Amino acid sequence: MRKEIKKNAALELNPNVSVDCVIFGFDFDKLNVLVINRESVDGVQWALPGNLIYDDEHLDQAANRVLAELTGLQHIYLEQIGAFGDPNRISKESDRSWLQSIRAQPEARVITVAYFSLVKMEDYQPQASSFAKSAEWIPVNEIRELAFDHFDILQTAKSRLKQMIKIRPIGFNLLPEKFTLSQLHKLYESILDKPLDKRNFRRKIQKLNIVMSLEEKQSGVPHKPSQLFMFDKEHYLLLTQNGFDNFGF
Amino acid sequence: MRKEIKKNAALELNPNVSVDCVIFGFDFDKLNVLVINRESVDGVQWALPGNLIYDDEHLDQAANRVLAELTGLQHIYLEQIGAFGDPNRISKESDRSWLQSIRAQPEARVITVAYFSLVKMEDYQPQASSFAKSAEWIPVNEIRELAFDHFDILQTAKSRLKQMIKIRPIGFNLLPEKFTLSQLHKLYESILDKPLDKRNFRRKIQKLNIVMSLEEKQSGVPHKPSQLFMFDKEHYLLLTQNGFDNFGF
DNA sequence: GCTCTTTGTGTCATTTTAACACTTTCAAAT
DNA sequence: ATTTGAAAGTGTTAAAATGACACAAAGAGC
Repeated sequence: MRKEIKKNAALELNPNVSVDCVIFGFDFDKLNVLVINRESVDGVQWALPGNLIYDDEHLDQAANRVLAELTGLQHIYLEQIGAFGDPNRISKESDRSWLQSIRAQPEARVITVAYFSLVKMEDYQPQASSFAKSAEWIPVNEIRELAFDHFDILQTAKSRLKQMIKIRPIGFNLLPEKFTLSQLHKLYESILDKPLDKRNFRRKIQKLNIVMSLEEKQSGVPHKPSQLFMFDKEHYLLLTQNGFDNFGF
Repeated sequence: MRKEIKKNAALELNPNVSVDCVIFGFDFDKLNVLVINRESVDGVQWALPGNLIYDDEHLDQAANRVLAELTGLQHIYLEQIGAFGDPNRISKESDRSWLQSIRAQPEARVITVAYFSLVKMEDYQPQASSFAKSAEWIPVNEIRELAFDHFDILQTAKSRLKQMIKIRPIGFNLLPEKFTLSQLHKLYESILDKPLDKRNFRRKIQKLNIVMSLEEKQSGVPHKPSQLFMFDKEHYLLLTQNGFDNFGF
């Protein structure tokens, strides 16, 4: 017995493959993640933005499209985390009933490919559309459960983020262009989930030459105003040319 | 227009998702990778062992099954590399004609999930079966092309291996239980693709306490016989409990 | 001008790193 | 028995990185 062979695959959703996006944002205090809301009988349940891919679409494109369709976020560099392939990953009862309402083949077996990204929260105000009823930033540490296997995906994304930040300066994506060293410090502590000595942190960052200080200070703060810095991409690229890939945190 | 909804999915190959395995082996001189052979009109072409998954199968299980079916290798810990999702990844002409001969739906769009593993070559003599005409170890550096996008997958696997070996002691999987420090040294040089100072390497490994020296030496070698060592798993686990994850190579 | 809050800074002892060359041991060949 | 070839094994030193630690400076608000 064979499945029917399709023509015009380009126009169709592939019922077996989806993408999900874990978008991290930083509010100068803690890590947040972008989730969408589905309304269910049991009340609110959050999910990562995700949906089926089209048959003629690259996975990476699909992730960008789906993210934009559900939350309005565009032009974000998404990096793949990996595929999640438990055959029962979507068969919790609460998930199944929801799938009935949005999928042509709600019973199909679906593997998903997860992506993650880091963005400056201020630059991206999520706007829910399509089947997302709302799209919001939620503190990562407050999340206890998500639809499908999205909680697992989130944990994997967090640990990938931890690894990654030791290797590449991705943290700067979470900050505005101009930032203070204290903000950067707090960010690293949030991601690595451990305290870092202030003076040692600052020394290391400055020694690496990956930030440049601006001729500009914070203003309007009720305390000593902080020097502002920018990420120094050129110096960073120089570093990598010599094989540098260890920030040593 | 919808695809036909299937019953008895459990019994069927899913035409849209495959798995591919990158199995590395070390012959005390260089890295090798396990490939299978397909015969084509243009002569031999190598491919990674891989095939479609079943609908009721976990991706990880599928990878183990497919690897065993094609090469006989079993009981190997496979770690996921990621998904490869270019919609044209299998549409080179030479690949298409081959797919005609082994797939029920040779035109279907297929994404693949790649896995990798490291094994002791001596413990695994590949035995080709199913549609694999042969299964062989080939030096990684001699590979110029592979079927489909398998060459890309291999490159990704190599760089993942490089990262991983800085974080976890996976290299020991490539060596026999008893090994010499020179073998370990050569292995690290092969994977990292750069020379490492002999004395500094030995000092670092011994300081980490992750090898224990045996009361046994090499014999029959036409030079000074080497001390034999074993991986010291207990000490390694102790290390990791304190959050250690940086071998510093 | 006092208070509150956060910024910003230096030293020192310890550990880690990188660079570097010669002697030892065995098997095989003579 | 001696020589040869080939890999094993070993230590020092200078430079750099790390971790631990405490107090003065700057601005806003009252």
